[in-house]
Amino acid sequence: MKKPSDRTASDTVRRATLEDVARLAGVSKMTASRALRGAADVSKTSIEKVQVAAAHVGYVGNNLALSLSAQQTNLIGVVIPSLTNIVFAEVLSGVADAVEGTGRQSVFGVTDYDPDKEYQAIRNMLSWRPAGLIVTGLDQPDKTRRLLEAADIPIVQIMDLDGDPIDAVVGLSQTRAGADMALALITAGRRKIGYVGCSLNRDTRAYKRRAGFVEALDQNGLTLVGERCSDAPSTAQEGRALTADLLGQFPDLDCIYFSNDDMAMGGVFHCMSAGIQVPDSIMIAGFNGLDFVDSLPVKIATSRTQRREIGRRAVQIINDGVADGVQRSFDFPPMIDLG
Amino acid sequence: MKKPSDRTASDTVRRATLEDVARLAGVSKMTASRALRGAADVSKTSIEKVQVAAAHVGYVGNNLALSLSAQQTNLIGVVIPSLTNIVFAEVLSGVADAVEGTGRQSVFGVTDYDPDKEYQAIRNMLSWRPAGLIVTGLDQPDKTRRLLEAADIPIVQIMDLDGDPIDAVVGLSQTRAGADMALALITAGRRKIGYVGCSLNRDTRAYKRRAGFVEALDQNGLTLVGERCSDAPSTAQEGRALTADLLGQFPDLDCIYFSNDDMAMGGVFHCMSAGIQVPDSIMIAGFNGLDFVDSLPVKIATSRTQRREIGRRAVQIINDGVADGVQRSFDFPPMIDLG
DNA sequence: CTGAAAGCGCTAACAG
DNA sequence: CTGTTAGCGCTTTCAG
Repeated sequence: MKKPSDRTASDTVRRATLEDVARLAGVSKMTASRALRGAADVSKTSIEKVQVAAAHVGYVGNNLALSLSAQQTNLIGVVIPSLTNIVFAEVLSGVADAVEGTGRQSVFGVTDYDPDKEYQAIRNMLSWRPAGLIVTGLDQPDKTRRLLEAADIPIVQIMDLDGDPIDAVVGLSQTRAGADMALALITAGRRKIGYVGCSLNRDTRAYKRRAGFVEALDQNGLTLVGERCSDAPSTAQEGRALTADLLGQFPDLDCIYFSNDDMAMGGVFHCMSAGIQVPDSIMIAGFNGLDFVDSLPVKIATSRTQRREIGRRAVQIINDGVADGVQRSFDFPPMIDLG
Repeated sequence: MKKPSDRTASDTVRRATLEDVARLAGVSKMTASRALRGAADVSKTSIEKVQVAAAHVGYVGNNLALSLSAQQTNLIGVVIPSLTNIVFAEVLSGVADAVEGTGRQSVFGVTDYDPDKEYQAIRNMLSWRPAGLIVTGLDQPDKTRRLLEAADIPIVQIMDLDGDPIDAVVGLSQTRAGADMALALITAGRRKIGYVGCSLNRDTRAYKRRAGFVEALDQNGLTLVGERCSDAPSTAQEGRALTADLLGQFPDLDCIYFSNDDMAMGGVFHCMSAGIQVPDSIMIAGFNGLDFVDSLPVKIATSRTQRREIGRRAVQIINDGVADGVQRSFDFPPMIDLG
């Protein structure tokens, strides 16, 4: 174990501070600080000396001290329910895009669709004093909502539009998305329609899509012939199993609406294995418009959502600040593609 | 604009500090601090008063001040090349698992397989003084490597084992994984083997798998009959297109090794559309063992990697600290499944 | 059981 | 152009 007195310039026991750099360069902390930040009014010689010194000790600034001093951080917090759902990964990707080059940095928290974890995640984020927060959905419990309202930073709720926003919103009406798909399928001549979904009790957006879908059916004198739901995370596996089960009971369905594309993929695989023609004997409809949809050997319907764009716009809103009169609500309606 | 003097307890112009809470509770900052942290030796009355005050103003501690003061953070940095590749999302998922309940928090950075962005991401992370860093791969450029070596915190390199580690490593030999798959396919009787991959110039792990694969073929007197590679990100779409192209030139291939399962999925879809029997006339082999592989209507080969487990173990290593003599290298070899 | 003082590393504001 | 002072919000001493 090295003692402090053993330290040398290239030592790594303790990260070099600005003071170390300054001393080595033979200037004051302030001059070093200014030189490193490229401020005007610093002599060429000082800049040079400081840069050499900084490089020599491998100086990396301390953002904790910087942010504490500046009373603000460059952090943008993003709270999403899941990472294994590629949709949210793509939202993050859009966030990363938009953040690039702005000097801001994004920080993520995952909730697993658990309101308690969501509360904790948001609290954690807030304790780092981010410049803004992006959270998924509009249905936070009161406790969480109060926390967000008291935060005094821009809050952007994404992926949903049905509800009462805290501050800004970027997303789509999930209810309408479900309804629109129902209408499209009815228009395409389908009448014996089933539903397959996962974790509707936790995923309020999937729940809203189903609700919108069912209501639109109702308005057209139809009802769901049958449905299968489970609490498992949505995967192709689960979609396949539930589809097999549903079709076992209702073999004459001519259409199934799935809670998303992953589930729908499983449905497609079941049909292919069982020799059921898609879409001739049965139409498969998913949600999101994920990449693989276009390369499937059969055509399925889907609602193409603008996930990256939503992430990008959310960041923009935060970067633009809270100027009055600026639009705080953005609709990115999905485009329906029947395949 | 409110002036400071307008502030009330429930005001949100400026987040409440410990001092605000203390004043409201009629105790000193220290007593408030101790009460909030559940320290021993605080009177019941004080605890109560402080908690009420904290709740009243919606107090959220300031982690910047806390960490600066404590000279350490609860942060674990994770630097990955991509989020839209579900594999890394699953690694993060494992990280999140392992972090849960430890009081630590994970922070992610994404590099897009770009060494410059990787350097920046790591520097950014380091400026927050994390307790440890998890980075992907063993092939960082010298500059980045020096940065990591000087950081004086546990560094865990994940997903690869072929190379010279900086500190700790958790992963698998990509070269060996490729070789093992080659041997398995040869053993299964395949001889006319092709390859389809994406972004091998950036994804060094995919590159290593291909290299190991080719070398194993060579040792068995075989060579790749043909291959198709592109610089695009790996998707089912891309896999499908490249497969179509490759089979156009070499229709008599009896096997294709893909850079990963996503690409392989595209290959499967092409074969199904083109009426090519899988695996009878052609075997399809991917990598990772993603969920959907098991629900595909045809059987494909894959190497099942232990992604979550790798993420978990990486966190463990950091949490366990740098005790001497502790194992710093962990092999999680994938299991080959021929379908 | 409680409080006052000092300091974490940095920068804004003010002097030279 | 350069340096000094003060302070960001918290905790760790050290005294009561």
